[in-house]
Amino acid sequence: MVPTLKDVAERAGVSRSAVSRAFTDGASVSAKMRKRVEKAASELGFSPNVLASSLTTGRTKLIGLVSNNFHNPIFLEVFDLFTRALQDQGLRPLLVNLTDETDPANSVRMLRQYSVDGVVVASSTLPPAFGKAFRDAGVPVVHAFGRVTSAPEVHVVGIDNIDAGRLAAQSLIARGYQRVGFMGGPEVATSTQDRLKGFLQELALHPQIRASQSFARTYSFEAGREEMQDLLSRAHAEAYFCGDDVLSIGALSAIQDRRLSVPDDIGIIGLNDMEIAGWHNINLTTIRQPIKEIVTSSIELITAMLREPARLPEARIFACQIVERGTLRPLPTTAAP
Amino acid sequence: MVPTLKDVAERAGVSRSAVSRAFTDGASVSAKMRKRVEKAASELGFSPNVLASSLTTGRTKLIGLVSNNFHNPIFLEVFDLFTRALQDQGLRPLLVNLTDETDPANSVRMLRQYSVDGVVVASSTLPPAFGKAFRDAGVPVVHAFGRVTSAPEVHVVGIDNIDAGRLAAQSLIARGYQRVGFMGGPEVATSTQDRLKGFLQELALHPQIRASQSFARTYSFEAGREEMQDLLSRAHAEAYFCGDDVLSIGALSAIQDRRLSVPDDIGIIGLNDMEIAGWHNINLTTIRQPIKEIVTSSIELITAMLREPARLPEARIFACQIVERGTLRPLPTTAAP
DNA sequence: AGCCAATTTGCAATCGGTTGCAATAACTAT
DNA sequence: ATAGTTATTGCAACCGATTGCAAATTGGCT
Repeated sequence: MVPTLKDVAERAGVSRSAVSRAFTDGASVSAKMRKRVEKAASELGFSPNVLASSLTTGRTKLIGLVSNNFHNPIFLEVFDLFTRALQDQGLRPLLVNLTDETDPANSVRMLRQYSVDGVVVASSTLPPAFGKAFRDAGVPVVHAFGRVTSAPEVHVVGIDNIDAGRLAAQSLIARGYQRVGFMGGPEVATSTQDRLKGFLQELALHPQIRASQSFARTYSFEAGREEMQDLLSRAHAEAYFCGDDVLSIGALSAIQDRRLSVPDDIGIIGLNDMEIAGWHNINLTTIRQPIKEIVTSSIELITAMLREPARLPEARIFACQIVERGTLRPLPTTAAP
Repeated sequence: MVPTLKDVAERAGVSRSAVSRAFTDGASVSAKMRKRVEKAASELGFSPNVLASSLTTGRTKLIGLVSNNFHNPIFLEVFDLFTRALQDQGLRPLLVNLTDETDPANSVRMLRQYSVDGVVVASSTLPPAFGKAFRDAGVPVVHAFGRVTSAPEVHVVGIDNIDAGRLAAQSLIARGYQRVGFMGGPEVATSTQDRLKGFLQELALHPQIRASQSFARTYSFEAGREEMQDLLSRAHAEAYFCGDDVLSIGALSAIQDRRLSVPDDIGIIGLNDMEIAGWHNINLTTIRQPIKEIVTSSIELITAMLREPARLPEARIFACQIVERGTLRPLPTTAAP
């Protein structure tokens, strides 16, 4: 049905090797030959089968895009960016949904069956064991949105969560909140721990400020809402740093239900800056995670690994930035003289 | 590096065919042989290379998942469902992002290079030319969320948009709104046209009700917001059927800005029922598109096509259902006797 | 034990390409 | 012209699997 290299060779009256070479750039072919082959090829509508060639070249141009975050809207943006960036490099993403997968071995087998050239793990919650398993299987890996440490076992690109926690605390303090709270995601997640750590570190410099902490079940609207309902039924803080934007919006909904006003009665700052956070009826003040840069950088690393497989793991850390919107009261204006 | 069939054969002291057969079920192998091969294979950590076998079998188990909707949160849910459903069938999604792609030929070439077994187009806005191009290239296609017609050119599964428009109009009328509006997505989209058609059909049965119509630039929050701002600055209707949930939420934000109350001053009904629509601080009344069923059905069709490539194109239409929340006033209770 | 049929196994060709090597063609310089 | 290079081309083996066919094994039955 579909034309093969052999068909082209016959039609052009040349050897199969010639055709193959005409399609690989940098190969030894005369201009005349290339023209001739291209003519035959286009008449037949031929384009070489990447998978067949992968057998000899060892390159499939397939990149496993593995994630388990299919409920956080920011990941739609992430997938959009990743797929486009990969396509621009002539690579194709093989999407792997690891929701409820616990055994890295399964995923490794799966990806090896398709002999992907590399894997990018795009997840903030997938255990590092997955990344390591891929690496041990000899597959280049980069973990985007992973936990950055000073001695990474695989390439990691993301933000410094400790720093983000610190930034959140600073923002709250600068706006004059006296009792602040940390409402994190699941307590077991290292990202949660790191953010808490930074948050508390900063607060330690301001002993007059009271801090509290709590954790939502999951990174979801409902969990954020319930956690905030719980907090509101007890003595609550004046402002909260929430685990992420989704959690924040859940918290906001609980606050609105109580007829409390934001940011006057309670302030909220989120993390991620997903598109929805900017919607006017949400208008969430949040810490922006530079996803575009993280994606670009991840792709850079993965392509670098393709060229140079022995490259040592590296951590790339991006700074976060606070995005002022309406859920935190404004910075006090410095008094005029 | 990675063990091949040959390695296993040598270690087990059998022929390569024997190993191959041990891994394909239904093949002629004795239990003893299979045991022996499996032992060697597991010692070596071998698993067969799907891509290599695809050369002879003609099956890659790769399904192109093509879409251009990377900004509508409902598609994250769609991708989640599709990837899981495909995985359950032993198939792998090759994600193709067709944002800003206009030439079907490119996509066809791309997918042929990877010799995908089939393609599922998951998009409500991709022109039918793409689906047809894949079909003409001999690749099984199903267009999920496509336009269903009585004489489909490729398999289509989705909702009946005319029906949805009718349902929206009925809901509005049943709730006693006298002046209703259709605030559609881009006017050129056939889905928009169909929904409008159904909407007007129903209204034609109620001549006492006044209807107006307008269209947003795109299916986006901002477009919905701007369109509604525009409408509000003129004489506006009492209730609107918006093109989709995102547009609806944009419209809601414009309404809130004007300090008008929903649903007392203005009612809104959306379409899709994405997760966010149910968030308490959005609480959007909407028409639910049964995405789970659409996905399941699409997968069913694509696997059916793999078994029986000549199968005639079929349209599968799912009924929509209205999800009562807070942006439309309640149905009048029938008066007690 | 002997014969025939049914299973099981291995050989070798094949899928659609790539690539090292040797043969040929095209230049270059004398 | 001619020898010496250099650039092109084709042959044939190979990548990692599958599969038709024939050979070998097994088993059943007399």
